[in-house]
This record gives sequence, C-alpha cells and structure tokens, in this order.
Amino acid sequence: MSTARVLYWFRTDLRLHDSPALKAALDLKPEVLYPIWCWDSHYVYHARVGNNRWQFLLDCMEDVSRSITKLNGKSKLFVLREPAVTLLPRLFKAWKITHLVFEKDTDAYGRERDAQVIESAKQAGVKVMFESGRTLWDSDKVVKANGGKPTMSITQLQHAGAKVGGIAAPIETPESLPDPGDLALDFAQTQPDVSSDINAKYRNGEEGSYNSGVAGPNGDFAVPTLDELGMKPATTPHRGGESIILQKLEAILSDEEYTGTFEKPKTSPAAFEPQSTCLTSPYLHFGALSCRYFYHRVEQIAEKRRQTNKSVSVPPTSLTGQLLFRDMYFAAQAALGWSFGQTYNNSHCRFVPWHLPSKIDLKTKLITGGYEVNDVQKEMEFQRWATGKTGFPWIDAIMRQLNIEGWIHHLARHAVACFLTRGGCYISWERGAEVFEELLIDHEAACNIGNWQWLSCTAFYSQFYRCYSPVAFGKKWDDNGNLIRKFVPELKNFPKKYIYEPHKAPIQDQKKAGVLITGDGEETERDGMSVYPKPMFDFPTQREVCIQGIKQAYRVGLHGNDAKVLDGTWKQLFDDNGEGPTEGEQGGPGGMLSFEDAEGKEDGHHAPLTPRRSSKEEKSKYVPRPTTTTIHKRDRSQGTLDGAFTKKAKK
DNA sequence: TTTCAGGTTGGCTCG
DNA sequence: CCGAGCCAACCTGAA
Repeated sequence: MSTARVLYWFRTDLRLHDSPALKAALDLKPEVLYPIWCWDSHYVYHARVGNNRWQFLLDCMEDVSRSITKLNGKSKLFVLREPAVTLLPRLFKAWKITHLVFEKDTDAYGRERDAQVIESAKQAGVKVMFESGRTLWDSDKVVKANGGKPTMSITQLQHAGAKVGGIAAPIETPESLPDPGDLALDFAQTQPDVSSDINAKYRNGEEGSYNSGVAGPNGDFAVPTLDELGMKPATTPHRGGESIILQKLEAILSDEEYTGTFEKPKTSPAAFEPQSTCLTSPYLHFGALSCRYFYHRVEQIAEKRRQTNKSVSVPPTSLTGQLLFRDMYFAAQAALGWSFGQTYNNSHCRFVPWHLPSKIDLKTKLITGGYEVNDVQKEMEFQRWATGKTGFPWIDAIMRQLNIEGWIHHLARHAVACFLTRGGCYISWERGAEVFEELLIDHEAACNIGNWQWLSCTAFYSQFYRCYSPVAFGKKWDDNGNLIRKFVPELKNFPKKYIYEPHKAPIQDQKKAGVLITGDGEETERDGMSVYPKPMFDFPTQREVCIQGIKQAYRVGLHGNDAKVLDGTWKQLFDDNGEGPTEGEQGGPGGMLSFEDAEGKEDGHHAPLTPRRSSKEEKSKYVPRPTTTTIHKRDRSQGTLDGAFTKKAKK
C-alpha cells in the first residue's frame, strides 16, 4: 500500500469499464481514492444545455455513483458544487491530496481549463496524471501523424490512425476500489460569477447549485436532481447510465446479422419505434460507453462472420465506421482549437455569406454568441425551423422530435441541416449548430460542428448540388408519413396522398382531417380545428437560389482565415444581388451591422434592422424564440463539463 | 504541375 | 415496387 491520496476527477468519462485514466489511478495502489465531480457553472449558465441533456447527465452520474458504491460501500461519486478551477486548489489541501488523475480533453475549452488546474496542482505539489480515453486514438497523436493538420476525410483519419498504432484493447472493470478519505471541508463555497443564464427558459424554479454549500443541500455530496437545478422535468424517453448501455449493447451485439452488416445509409431516419440505429451516441458523449470497447466488440463479430464467409459491412458505413468519423471530428477539433467551432478565422471552413451570421469579437477573433439579424424574414424562417413550424411536415416532424426527445436519426439531421443552410434558408450553419447544441442529448461539440460544416458544404464535403428534398427524401423512407403523424399530431389523420405537402390538399380533405392548412405558424386553432402552417417558401425556388449562392461562394473561394474575411472586404468579391448580406459598404467582417461594438456589449439587437426584401411585409406579431435571440457573453460551443474562468484575449 | 478518381448515405426515370 | 443508371457538377488528394 502506497501513501498516494488520489483525487479521481470524473468528467465526460462516466463509466468504470475500459477507463485508462481510472486504471492509471488504481495502478498507484492508493491509500485513499476520492471519485469526484466538480459542478461547473459554465455548463449550468453559459453553455446551451436543455433539460433533456441535463437529465441524461444526471442519470449517468447516478449510475456511476451506484457502481462505485457496489465496489466499495464507503465510496460513491462525490459531487462538489463548485467549478474545478476555484475548488481544486483548496480541496488539495483540505483532503491532503498527492495525485490528481483525469481523462484528457482535446477541445480548446477543456485544454485551457485543464492548464489552469494543472498549474494550481503544480503550485500545491500535487502530481497530475491524465490519459486519453474519449477516442479510439489519442487525438493529439492523430494530428501529429497527419502532419499537424486537421483530419478532413475519413481516409486521412485511417492513415493517421494506422501510424499511431492499433486501437487499444479494452481495460477490465475494476473489482474493488480504495476507500475515500476524510470528507471534512475547511472552506466555504465560492460563488461563481453569474451574469446571465442562457438556460433560464428550462427552469421553473430557482437554480440552486451554488447556495447550499459544496456538499449540497443534505451535505452528502449527492448527485443533484433537476429540481435542485430549478429545471422542469425532462421530456425525453431516453435514459442515461453505464449499466443501461452495457446491457443494451449486449442485446444489439447478440444480433450478429444486424451488427455485422450494419450500413448507416440504409437505416431509416423515419423509424422511431424502435429506432433504426443503436442510439449509443449520448452514452459515448458522457463516456458511459467506451468507444474502444464498442469498436472491439463489433470487430470480433465481424471477424467471426468473415471466417464463416458471411457478409460483413466495412467503414465508412459500418458501425466501426461511425466511430471512425467521431475520431475524425475529434482530431480536426484538436488541431484547430477555438476556430474549429466557427467560420471566422477558421482555416478549413469555406466562407459563405450566410444570412444571420455570427458576431465577432475582433480582439479575440472569436464569435460572441450573438448574431446579426440582417434580414427579419430570415430570422422568422430560423425561428420556424427551430420550433418545427416551417410548413414542411417532414422538417417539422424531425425538429419537434428533436425538441421533445433530444435525439433524431443521423439522416434526419442531414435533412434539417441541409434545409436550414445550403438547401433552403441559406442561414449560417452556426445558428443550426447552436440549436442542436441546446437540444441534443448526445451533443458532442466536435461531431456537431463537423457535421454542420459537412451539411452546409463549408468543410469535409462539397457536393452542394446534392440537395435533400423536404418532400421526396422523407417519402422514400416513410411513404405513409408515420413520423409526421407521430410528431406533428395535427396532421395525424391527414390523407397519405398529401401528408408531405398538406397545403396541396383540397379544403374538404383538410376539414375531414380536422386541420386547416393556413398561416405562418402563429395560429394553432381556428373554428374548433387545428391549424398547420403553409410552407414558408417555395422549395424549388429556394433550392435554386441556394445552389447559385453557394456556387458563387465556391468561385470566390475564401476561407475563414483569408484576409478579406478577417477585415470584412469580402463583400467586394460578391455580387450585391447575390444571396446573403452581400450588399453595401457598412458592417463587420463576420456579419454586417455595427460590428464595432460587438465586443463587450451584450445587446444582440442592433436597431434598426433593415429588411432587404421590401416586398415581404414584416410580420410584427411574430414572437421570436427567446434563447437564440437573447445574447449572452460568449457561449462557448466547444465547452465541456467543468471549470469556469475568464478567457484571456489571444493576440 | 496536371490529371483524374473519389467523395458515408440525392433525385429522377426507366425497365 | 425495386434497383440500376443517369444527371449535374464541385473540390480535394494522391500520383
């Protein structure tokens, strides 16, 4: 028995199986081991996190805590209600810590937070150990093997991965855990600075994370409830936890035909009972499932099938291929840092003059969390998209499923992302990414950002003439419109013939189905009948507008870090009549209105807004969706779970 | 430097 | 009803 007193800092690695960091901690043969979680004010107030993802996180924490207690009745996940950056320096002393161990993060926010923690540990004489564990390969090693560049294709990732070496074999779940030490705390809780609460709309009570002491309302370091966070109950049917997913995984893997021949493009985006894919993504996000364990279990089955001459699917469409894409996005993020999450100053993101562009802080070259409303019509289209009121039932069904359940199929994400950006509204992918960040229970910053760039044809992918139809694509999978009938219940009894284009149905058919197709989504009832909106634009027309717009952007050929993007002179290269905020001399580099005060100020609405399309009247009755138009201090889209600190300006 | 094949997962028509 | 093949048309990376 050594004299090591170990703080094991759980982050997004809420599991006991296959954890390289936990193994490193246990290899110290510690005298005591404290499994802890530091409650992060950034995640509570400033990252976009809806109540569904909160619930999933709390589920995962509860589950890992129970598993810890099973291995040692004295131990559990000790939840400390304070961000790591302020808490740990004092905790090191109070609990006489000798070692701090955690799983490595490679996103920009995580790196900066961890650098601060590592520095404070150094000053306290605490040894720090961390291990890569979130990905198949250490993302930093992948980047190095890829010549220091971000991995922009699956072949690049595969080549770089091969250079790094084999994917590590899974590590056994520990059979016992050391006792925790004395839990007395000789310091008071430090109140984090709370200047705004981006998640206020999810609360029905007071947020209580930081007013009951470090050990929580009962003084027992318990995992909080949604109630303690002042949050409304979750609406998602999906529940988190390592034990749930390990059990579910066995059920999936027991179907060797499904596992061995899985091809993502052949799985239906319209299936919901049950879903057509395994829904492992939220568990992978919170670390409740190890991607390497998943990978090797699938590979074993594939190998068995190969030896018996049974058909086997291969990357990129196979199950293992899905994990490779995840690693590709993680390595791209690891290489690009902050700029990965935005167009501005991103060397690998193509510049397109999208509507509703992000505001930029010129000093840091980072997006502020706000955006320019260059066209009120486009703002309305964005709000209708986000809430599932576009008048295109396929799009609306998916967006409502996202709002209610927090999970939608990958191809469904394609359909709505293409629709918002290059194949419909011509609105910035950064707006869509923010909505997904808020609503998805599986939100993984690297994958979300990467996929939005993919679908908007700004990075990773470029075939913009391949455009998803909001009618034909859905019909291909779900002719009867079952997904629509489930999530757009006002169309539940609509005739199959018109279910994807209800505005084409004769009024008699509408009345018979008990729904009128009219208006723009504000009205929900008329004459005792439900109301569903008309399409917010003619899709074929918009498709053509978008393709021409992107074509011009490709011809101009700018990327986020080109000088003309950085200083705003890109407008000179675009036709004033082109789609997007391309006209005029005024405006900022990322957006177009009064950019000089973007920095530091928090009011998002720079009046007066000048609608470009005078032919379309402003719909003054429309009430915008609050979250996305209320501007907060920078809401970091790459934030992970812990720490809160003031970001220093970069030169 | 030029060339050319390849690119996770579209839409449409025809047999 | 299904699948094959064409359409339309771009960049990127490897050779």
